[in-house]
Amino acid sequence: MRYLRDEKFIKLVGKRVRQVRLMKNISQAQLAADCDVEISQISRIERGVINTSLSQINNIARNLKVHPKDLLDV
Amino acid sequence: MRYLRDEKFIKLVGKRVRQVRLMKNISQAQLAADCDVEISQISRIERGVINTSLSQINNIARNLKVHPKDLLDV
DNA sequence: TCAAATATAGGCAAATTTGCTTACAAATAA
DNA sequence: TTATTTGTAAGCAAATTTGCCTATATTTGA
Repeated sequence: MRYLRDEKFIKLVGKRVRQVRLMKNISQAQLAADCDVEISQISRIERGVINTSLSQINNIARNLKVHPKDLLDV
Repeated sequence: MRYLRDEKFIKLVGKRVRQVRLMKNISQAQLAADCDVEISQISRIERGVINTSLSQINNIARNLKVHPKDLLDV
């Protein structure tokens, strides 16, 4: 199968998530708790090792108190 | 497992994708061809039945000639 | 009306994400 | 230095997405 994975893009989004999180002075652990997801998942997303979903982006955005589109502003 | 799926959000994004596609006067078949994905996949995304990935959103955005964040402008 | 174009639906296998866990590395603070 | 916090890494099972396919419904145009 030819699964679509845009390495460049998912890495950019990961960096953007991290950037916003740090701007808000929140640890990965805190964000993970707020989002009710595993910290390892936050880590994977920020490092761009996974091609995460719309729902995860929305979940993270909500808990970072930004609009989901702001996390795609890369 | 407690897989995160935000029905409301993915349906909104689906509607937004459709809206942009129709604004550009493109059929699902055309968009699918441009994106090199299955038409059934475009259909599933627009109807909000799947919680698609960042890469898919970027792929679709690129081929609709909009910024990926515009597809999350819901 | 009829044909053609467009969109929806669903099944199956393969690939991936996610939750859960444990372990370790790296940075920070005392 | 030592302890604490923070972040990275990896493996496994379950759930989901995706590609591929076929079939059907719905809309549009002649």
